[in-house]
Amino acid sequence: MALPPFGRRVTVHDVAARAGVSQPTASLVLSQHPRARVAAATRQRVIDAAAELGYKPNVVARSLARRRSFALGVIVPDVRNPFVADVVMGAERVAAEAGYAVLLCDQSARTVIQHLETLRARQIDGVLLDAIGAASLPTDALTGVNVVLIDEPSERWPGIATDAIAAGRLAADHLLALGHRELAFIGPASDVHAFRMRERGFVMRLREAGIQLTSPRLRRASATVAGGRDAMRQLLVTGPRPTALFCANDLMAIGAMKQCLTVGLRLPEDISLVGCDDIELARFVTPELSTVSIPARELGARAARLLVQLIEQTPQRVSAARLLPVRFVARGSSGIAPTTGVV
Amino acid sequence: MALPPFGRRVTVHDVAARAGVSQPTASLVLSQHPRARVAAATRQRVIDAAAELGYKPNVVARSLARRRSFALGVIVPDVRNPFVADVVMGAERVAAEAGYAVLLCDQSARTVIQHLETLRARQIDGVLLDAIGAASLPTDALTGVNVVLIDEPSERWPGIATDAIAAGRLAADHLLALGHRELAFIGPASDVHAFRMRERGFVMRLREAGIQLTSPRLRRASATVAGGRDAMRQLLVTGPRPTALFCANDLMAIGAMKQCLTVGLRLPEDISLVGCDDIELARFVTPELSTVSIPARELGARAARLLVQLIEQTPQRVSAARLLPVRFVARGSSGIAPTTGVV
DNA sequence: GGCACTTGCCAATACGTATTTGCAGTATCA
DNA sequence: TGATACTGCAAATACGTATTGGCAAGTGCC
Repeated sequence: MALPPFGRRVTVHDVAARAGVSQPTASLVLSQHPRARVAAATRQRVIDAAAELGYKPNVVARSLARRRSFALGVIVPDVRNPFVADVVMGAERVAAEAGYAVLLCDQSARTVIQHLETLRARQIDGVLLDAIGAASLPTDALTGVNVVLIDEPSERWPGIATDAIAAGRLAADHLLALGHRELAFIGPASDVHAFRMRERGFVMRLREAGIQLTSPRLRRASATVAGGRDAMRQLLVTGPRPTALFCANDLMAIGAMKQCLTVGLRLPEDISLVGCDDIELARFVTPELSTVSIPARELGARAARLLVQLIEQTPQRVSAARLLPVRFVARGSSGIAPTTGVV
Repeated sequence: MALPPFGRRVTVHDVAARAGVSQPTASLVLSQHPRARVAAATRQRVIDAAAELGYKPNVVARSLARRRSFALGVIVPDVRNPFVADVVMGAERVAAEAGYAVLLCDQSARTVIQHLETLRARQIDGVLLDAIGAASLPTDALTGVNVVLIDEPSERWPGIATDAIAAGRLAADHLLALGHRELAFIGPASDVHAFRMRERGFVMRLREAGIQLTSPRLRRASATVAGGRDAMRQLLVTGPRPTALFCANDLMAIGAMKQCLTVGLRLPEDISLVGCDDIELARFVTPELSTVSIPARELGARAARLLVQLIEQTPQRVSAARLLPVRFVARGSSGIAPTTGVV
């Protein structure tokens, strides 16, 4: 019973000594090389010794030797956005399942480039980039790194995205079907693909219906509740009020809703509102928010799974679908267009 | 110009070679030991060489040699809770500032014990444990680890907490001042200290006012919006309806509010509602949520700062305060008690 | 000019695991 | 029975950085 000194962690050397083999042999057994040529009896002795000593491999040493860290970086614009948090959560579950740790990188803490530098210094195995504008994609900083883009389709890097065009079209379909003709859109100023496409799908569908969205009815603000409120405030004081509004995400929609209620507009009688994402809270505001449901957790999970496949060179099996479908959820914030002026 | 082969990262050896010194000397200069005895000229040569080659230290190798990883684990119950996300964000900023990476560990992905195991295997320098019940504190798994508890005061481990008793008392003060006598509380079933103390402060203050909270008016559910809604539904069907309600966090309060509005109660005329946390959304529901403001980001930031101090053995300077103050924010969800039955 | 002392650097080693190579010993076959 | 192939293991080395100990050269002192 040659237990290692108290307080020191058990290493392969300890295991090897106890099993009466050399360190490399112990390492061979414990690193699970299935093709390793080790006699069954020896293998068992090593395994037993490891179990008795409670051996846990030192991941840092392993990382150095293998030149990989078994960790993924997840770079997000803002964890405080519930949609983003959901993506992160989906990714973390899959990562943990596959034996990877998750390094959280919020863009509020550092720039993307800075995050990538520190991740690289840590021998990160791969990076998940969520909702980063194509223009701010640091091409150089990404060379030689396994990357999966979330919601930012690209020729150059693999990714998982949601059908953002469809999201915009669905919102438009819904509002058109309710008879709305005076429409508006609120979205962030960023060049994040998903947001741009939601807008494009919306605008396209309206154009098909013969409706042109003029610039005062296309407003930009930060992708937060406060941003939505501010944009709505602007919208309400410039020109004739639209009867329906589509917001690029639910947070903005909730902000816009708040502003409407504050100035005494009734939803959906005076104005209809549609969001996008279907965060949990969409069902808990009053009126409940009509929105386009985006599978956030699934998005994160798929992206992580794809990244792990890239890292481990696993032949791609099932998850060929790189464009997740979205669906419309009608709730109380949208209704039939007011007939004012028509009657 | 002896540049290292393409594709290989620049190491200290390369820098040393270029500067014409030995590897240890280069290492001595680059690891920033200020007391290192190196001639100024030599030091400069090394620094220049490093700059010219674009040397970035390999954190993994450094971690192995120094037996620390320059990374912090942050274990949270659920990132999707906006309050938690805010704590995480505060912690990440400070960590990044101090040169530490953040390993995000959500309890939905693995148990606390499992997370601690993998963190330990990664030679983590310290762990932030957020809102973990004292009972589920894995004493053994924490030995030999730098730990800072968030919102869970303990004799045994350092921590940063918010004044949860005060939070409960402030909510009670407010509702009592408005004339309410029929009160209720909704909180999670967990034994998380902050939640228990919010309840205790509330109950204590009511008792001082001669009001006893009976068990049907003390309801438990999960600490989510859906939980708040369900608890409220129960509350409304059992016994006479209270005129005011305090919820252990804003999410539950928003859920409760939703349920009230759904069954046609008016806020604050029929029932007053007070939450706790002051998440951003509290100002965007209708009516706006009266709540106790808890400095979430500050909480995370302080905790991270304390943890870094523990790790680096920095003499504790400023941040002696381990109990952050809270303050009440009156908004539209609470109002004067209805006079029904008194008149 | 010899002594003690300091300065500036390098050689050697450590951190814990993985991988490559090579050497015995045994089995296989002619 | 000798050559050949194979099996099972250990010796040596690598990964990139940090640290310790020691040696030479330089400084100050009497």
